[in-house]
Amino acid sequence: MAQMKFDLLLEKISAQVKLSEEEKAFFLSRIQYKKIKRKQLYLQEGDVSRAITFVLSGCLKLYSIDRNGFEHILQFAPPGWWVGDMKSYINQEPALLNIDAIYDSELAIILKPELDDIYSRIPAFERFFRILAENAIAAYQQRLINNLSLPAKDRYSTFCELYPTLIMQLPQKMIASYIGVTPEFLSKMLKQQA
Amino acid sequence: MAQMKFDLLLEKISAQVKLSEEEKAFFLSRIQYKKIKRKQLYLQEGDVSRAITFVLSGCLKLYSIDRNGFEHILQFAPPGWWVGDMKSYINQEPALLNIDAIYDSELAIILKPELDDIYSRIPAFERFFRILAENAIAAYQQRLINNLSLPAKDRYSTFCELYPTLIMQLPQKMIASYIGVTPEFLSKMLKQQA
DNA sequence: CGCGACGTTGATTTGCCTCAACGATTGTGG
DNA sequence: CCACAATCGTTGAGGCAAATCAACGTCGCG
Repeated sequence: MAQMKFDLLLEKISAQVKLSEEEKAFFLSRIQYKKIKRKQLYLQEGDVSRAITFVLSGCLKLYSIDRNGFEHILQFAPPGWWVGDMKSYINQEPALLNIDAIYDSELAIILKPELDDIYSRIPAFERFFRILAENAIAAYQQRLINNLSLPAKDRYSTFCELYPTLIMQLPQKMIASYIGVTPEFLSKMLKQQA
Repeated sequence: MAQMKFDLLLEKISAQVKLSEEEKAFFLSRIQYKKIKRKQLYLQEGDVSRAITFVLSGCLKLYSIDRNGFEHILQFAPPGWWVGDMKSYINQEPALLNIDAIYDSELAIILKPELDDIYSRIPAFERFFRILAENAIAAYQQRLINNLSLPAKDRYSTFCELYPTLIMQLPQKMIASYIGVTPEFLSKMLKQQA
């Protein structure tokens, strides 16, 4: 098959489970493609998250807004990553989280009914998403430990080691939001560090 | 079949997926039973987590120890809950987390090779653990949001609403460790609250 | 060109921690 | 069954990490 927009997605899946050509074709027939622009809101707090999303290009962020209007970033989603408000997706209830695009992005979208159908037809997908979910748990466990036990300076270092590419591309204020400090404080921290 | 020690486990699984009697029997033949005493260490940092664990009775805690020797509790596991250091389990690498028993406890244990075997024989288990993992992600997302956006007082209230039973049973210092404050500070907080 | 987003810097405040001391309770070995 | 140690919660004095508020320079973009 010719090079096409979903290649990255198929590659990620094939890295974990084997799919026949028919299975791939069936899967592709059930997913959607979408472009969104920088700063465009993709999931809004209060709406129901009807799909799970894979980032083909660009970058999204998953975040909550607290009662004072401040953003707290839960996850960045560069190409090759999945995003979603899990609670909203699983229970099909209003989301507490928001998703928007940091840069112009291309997405692969799988609606919940479609994915549930895919699960029953192709067991390999059940396995793939189990593995994906387990890895996500491992990442969240680690992140939580860092937040509970490390001071801001060390949380920043950890972020740099874990996502060296993102450091270069993201505005500082977003990194501050991710590691859980104010932009002002991060700025002061970096200054005296050097 | 007569009432037996794994009933709670089968009940939890059956709530999500349907299993035939043979499948149940096969599953039971692959799991282990273990009792551990209060304060007994079950998984030690540095060891490889070879199994996933279900709590039948009692209560475990999953925690890390920081460089100053302080505990940070990631999760409590009362009866009906699963625990594990996911990263260590998935990659079969040394654990960064510890698990021990808060009370005398009974456990159902599934070794990784056994579970991998179960997955290939009974697809329903693949589904069950996918669902379980997805729910865990939802919980971790919520927890992280709380830690990033709420002050200690509100994190405590949230904990009370989420785990009313645990509040009664657990020493205050463990709740402090879970919500991410010192025992002294929690004590003062509760005093002036009333 | 002018506006809005971003990073910076300084002064001040505060939420939470540290250290230390003290009762109350629990549990344990003699 | 008592004595002693260990664990836990409490309280107070003092300190620090990080937040808040405000002002300013710079840049990229419409």
